[in-house]
Amino acid sequence: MTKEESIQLQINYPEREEDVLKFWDTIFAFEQSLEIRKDSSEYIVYDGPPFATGLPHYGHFVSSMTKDIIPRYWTMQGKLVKRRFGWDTHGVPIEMEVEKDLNLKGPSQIRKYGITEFNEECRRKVLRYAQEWEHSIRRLGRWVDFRNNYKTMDKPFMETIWWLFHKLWKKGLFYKDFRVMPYSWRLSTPLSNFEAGLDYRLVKDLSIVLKFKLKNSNNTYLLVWTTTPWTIPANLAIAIRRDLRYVKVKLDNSLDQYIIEKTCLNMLKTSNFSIVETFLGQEIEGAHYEPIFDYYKGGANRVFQVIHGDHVSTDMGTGLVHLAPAYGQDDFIACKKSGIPFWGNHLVDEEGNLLPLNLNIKLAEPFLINEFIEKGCLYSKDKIEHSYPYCWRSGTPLIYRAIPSWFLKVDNLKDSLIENNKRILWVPEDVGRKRFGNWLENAQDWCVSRNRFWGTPIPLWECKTCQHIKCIQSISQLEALASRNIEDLHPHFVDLICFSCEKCLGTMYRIPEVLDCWFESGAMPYAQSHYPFENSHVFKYKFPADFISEGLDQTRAWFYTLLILSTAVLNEIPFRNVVVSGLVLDKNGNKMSKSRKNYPDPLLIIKEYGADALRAYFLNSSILNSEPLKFDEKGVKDMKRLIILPICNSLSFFIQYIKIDQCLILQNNHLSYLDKWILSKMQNLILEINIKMKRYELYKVVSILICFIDDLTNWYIRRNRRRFWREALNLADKLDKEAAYFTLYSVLKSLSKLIAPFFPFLSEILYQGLIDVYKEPQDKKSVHFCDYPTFNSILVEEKLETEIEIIRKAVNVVRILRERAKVKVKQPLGVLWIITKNEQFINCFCNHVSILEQELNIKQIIIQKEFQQDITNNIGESFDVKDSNLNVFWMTQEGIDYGLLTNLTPSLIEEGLVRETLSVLQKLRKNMKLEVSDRIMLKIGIESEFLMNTLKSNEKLLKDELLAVKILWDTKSIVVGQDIKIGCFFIRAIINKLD
RNA sequence: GGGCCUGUAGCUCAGCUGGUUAGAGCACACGCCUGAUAAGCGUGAGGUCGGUAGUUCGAGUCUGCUCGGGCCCA
Repeated sequence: MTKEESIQLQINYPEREEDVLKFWDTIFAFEQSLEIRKDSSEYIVYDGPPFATGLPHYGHFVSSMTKDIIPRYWTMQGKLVKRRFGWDTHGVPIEMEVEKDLNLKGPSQIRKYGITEFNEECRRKVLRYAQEWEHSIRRLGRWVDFRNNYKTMDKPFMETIWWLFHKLWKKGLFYKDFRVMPYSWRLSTPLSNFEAGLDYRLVKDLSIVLKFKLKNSNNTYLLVWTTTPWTIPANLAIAIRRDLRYVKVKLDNSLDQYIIEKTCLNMLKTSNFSIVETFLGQEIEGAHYEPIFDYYKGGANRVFQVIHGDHVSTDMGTGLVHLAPAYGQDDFIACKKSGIPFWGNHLVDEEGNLLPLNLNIKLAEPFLINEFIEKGCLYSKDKIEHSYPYCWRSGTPLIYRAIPSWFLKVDNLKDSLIENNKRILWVPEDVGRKRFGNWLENAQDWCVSRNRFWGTPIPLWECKTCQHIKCIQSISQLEALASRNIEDLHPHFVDLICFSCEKCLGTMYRIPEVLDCWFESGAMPYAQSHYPFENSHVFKYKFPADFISEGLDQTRAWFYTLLILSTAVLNEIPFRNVVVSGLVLDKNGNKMSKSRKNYPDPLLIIKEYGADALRAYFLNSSILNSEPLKFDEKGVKDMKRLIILPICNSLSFFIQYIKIDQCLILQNNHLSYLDKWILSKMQNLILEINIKMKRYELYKVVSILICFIDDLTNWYIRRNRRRFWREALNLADKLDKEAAYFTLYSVLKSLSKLIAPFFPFLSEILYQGLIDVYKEPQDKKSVHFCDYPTFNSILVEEKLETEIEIIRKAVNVVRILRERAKVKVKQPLGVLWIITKNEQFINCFCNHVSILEQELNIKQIIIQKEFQQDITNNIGESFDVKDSNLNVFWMTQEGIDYGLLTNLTPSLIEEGLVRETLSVLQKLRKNMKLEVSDRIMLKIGIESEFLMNTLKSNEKLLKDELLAVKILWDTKSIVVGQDIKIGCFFIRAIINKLD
C-alpha cells in the first residue's frame, strides 16, 4: 500500500466497503460461513417480519444491524446460526393502499369490484419494495438469507396458522363475543384503530345532562352527562367511580334532589341549593334507576343500575356517565365487568340509522332532545368543542359499534405468561419486568378476528341451519370435505367451499372474518417451517429462539403474540434473549416522517461515511437499550473519525513499513515492555467485549473499543514509530524491530476478529490487509470464518498496565506545566523533579524514566522523596546553581509533586532550534506527499549566522532525520520560496525528491 | 385516562447501591504535537442537575406533588 493508496482508503472508505461486498460474493462468504459450522449446534434467531410496502427506514437498519451482530458473534463462537428473512404480507396497510390505488371506498365497493381481483392486487403489490429492501440490507452488511425467505401469505405458512388455530380451538380457548370498534356508518364497516386515528377533527358537539330517576324514590335524580344523545336509547347502565365523593343536593325552589360528583357542582345551573348528603361512590353502586326508554326493558337481569367504571373522570361532566355498551368502548368494558351483557340487538343499523326513529343518528338528535324535554328528563343542554375521529375514506364522523368478534381467552393463560416471562433475559431489564410484566398482569382477551379480505381466513365453517361450527386444521382435511384440490388458502378461494353439516346435513359456510395479522407473526416460529406438516423432527431444535430483537413498539405486539401462542400451545417461552431497541427520531427529536423528509436518506449516509460508521453510531448510542435516538449525521461522522479512520490508519502504517522492510520474521522472544503492555490491553478488551456480548449489552461495546483504539494509536504506535523505521544495524535492533512488527501484527489481527461482528467491512479490510503481507497457517479466507478471540490470562500484565497509566498521567501533568510556563515540547528542558513518598510511584518512574525523558523532552529527571535542589548531572553546560535564579514551575497531582526547571542554556536553545527546523522541514516533506522512504536533496537559505552555524553543526542529524542525501546551504535571499519561522529567525527551504 | 421511559453545560449524553469541589464528547477560544493518521493532545469558558416539598449529618441520586417531552395502550 502506497501513501496514495492509504489516503484513498480513508477518503473512499465507503467504496472499499463495496469492494468487500463484491469479495464476499466471489467467495460465497455467507454460505461458506454457514457451511463451516454445519456440524455445530445451532443458535436460533427469529426474524420479525417487516412489511415491504415502503422503503426501509432507520428503525429497520437498527434491527437489521442487531440481527447481524448477534448471529455473526455466535457463528464465530462456533455455532451454526441460520438466518432466514421473513415478510409480513397481510393486514391493514396493504389493503388501504390498494383501496386508494383502485379508488375503492369500503367493503361494499370492494365486494362489487371483486374480492378475487382485490386480493390478487394486494398479492401483487405487497412485495414491490422487496428488491430495495434486499439492496439496503445487503449494503448495511447484514448477512441474511433472502432467497429461502418465508412470507405470511405462503400456502404452507397459512396452513400452519390453521393448524395452530385448530389446536387452540380444541383447547376451548376461542369464544365469540362483541367488540366495540370504530365504525363508519357511511361505509357500513368497522375500521381498525389505526384507521380511526387518521382523521381527528376539532368539532362542536352537543353536551347534555339528563336526569335519571332513582328507583324507589320520588324525587331523587342522577345527573348524567353525555355528548352522544343518540346513544341514550341504548342506555343500559350508569357509571360512577367508587372512590369519588358524591353529593345529594336539594334545590331551593324545587322538591328535586340531584346526585352529582362533588367537584362537578359547577354543572348545576344555579347556586341556590344545599348539600343534603355526601357519600362515596361505592354507596350508590348497585342502585337501580328508571330508564328513559324501554327498548331494552326485560332484556337482562342486571340492566339499569349504577355500576363502577374505571373510565369515569371529573374533568368533564357530572361524575356520572351514561353507558351504552353497544356504542362505546369504555361503556362495553365497564358493563362487561359488572356482568351486564350486550346481547346483540342493535338500535342503530349498519347504515347508521337510529331504528326507533328511522333516522340517521345525527339527524335524530334534535328529535331526541325534544323527546327528552317532553319526558322532563333534560336537565341542561350545551355545546362543547372536542376532537373527534372521522372516517378517512368518507369524511363522515365515526361512531363506535359492537361488532361480533372472536376472542382468544388470555385469562387462564395469565399465570403461565407471567411465569414464562421471568425466564426471558430482557435488555433492558425494565422493559421486560415492568412494561411487559405490567402488560401481562393486565392482559385482556385477545380479539383475533378482523373484518377484512386480505389475510388468513379464520378456519371456521358454520352451519346455516343449526349453527354448528367446525374448525378445519389442514388443507387435506378441507380438500376431503370439498372433494377437490385447493390451490390457495386466501378467502377468495376457500370461501367458495361449503360442505354439509355433520350434525344436521345443512350447508356449512366459512365465517367471513380473517385473522389478526399479529396472530400470524406470533405464529412465525411454527409457520416458517410449515410445522407440523413438515420439519416436525427438526422443530425442537428451532424452538425456542436464542435471540430476537425488535423495537419498543413490539412490546404489546410481536413479543406478546409470540409469548401468548407459545404459552398456549407448548407452555414454553418463544425466545430466551431479547434486545429491545428504541425509536429513531430526527435531529430535533421529532418523529421521522416520509412526507416531511426530515431525515437524510440512509443509503446516502452509508455512501458518505460507510455502513460500519452508521453501525458504530447506532451501537454507541443507547438505542439498543430501548432509548430513543435523535439521529444526527454528525454522530455518524464522529464514528468514522473515532473508529474507522484510526483503524485504517493503523493498518496503512503497518503495511507501509513492512513493505519497506521487505523481509520480516515474526517472532515474539524480545518483546519490549510496551509490546507486552498493548498485548495485555488487548486481552482485557477481549475479555470485556465477550462479557458484554454474553449479557447482550451491545450498547456498551463501542466505548470500550474507542478506549482501546486510543491506547493503540495514540500511545502504542506513536511511542513505537521509531522502532519500525530505523535501520537495524545490529542484532539487538533487528530483534527489537521484529518484536514490534510481531506485536502490531498480532494486535491488529486480534482486533480484526474482535470487531468482525460489529463492523463486518472494516474488519474484513483489516484482516485481508494483514494476511496479504503475512499469512499464518490457521488463517481463513475471510475474517468471518475465524473463531472469536478468547481471553488468555497469561498475556495479562496488570502491574505494567498500572505503571503505564501512571506514566501517561505524569506526562499529561508535565505537558500542562510546560503550557503554563509557555515552553513548547520541542524545546528541550534541563530538569524535571518528581517528588513523591509513594514507593510504587518511585519504582514506576525509575523503571520508565527514559520514556518520560523522550515524551517530555527533558534532559534529566530527578525522582526524590524530598525536594533537594542539587543538580548533579551535566546537562550540556552545567548550571551555576549558586548564581543563577532557578525558574521552577510546580504542580501537584495525586500525591505527586512535579517541578519543571525552565531555565534555558545555550545548548538547550540550540537543540530546540534544530528540532524546530526538523519539524518544519518534515511538514514540508509531507505537504509534498513524499513517501516515507523517499530520499531528498535539501536547499536551505538562512540569514542568521547563528542559526546557520547551529544547523550546520547538526548537519548529520538533519540528513538522517530528513533522509536528505545532500544539503546545500545558502543565504536566504538566494533561495526562492516563502519565509518559514524558526524561533525568532526566518529561513527558506527547497526540497527535491531524488529518484 | 392508564402503564413505562425521560428531563444534568449551547447540543448529545455519563453519573452504580445517597458521601469531598457534578463528569465526557461535539461546538467555541487559545495553545501544543506529528517520520502512519484529511488526524491527535491539552487548556479555558460554560451548569441554582425541570420545579417544589420532604426523608437524611449529607440528595443529581430516595419519596410525595407538579411542569415539560416520548413510546405504547385506552
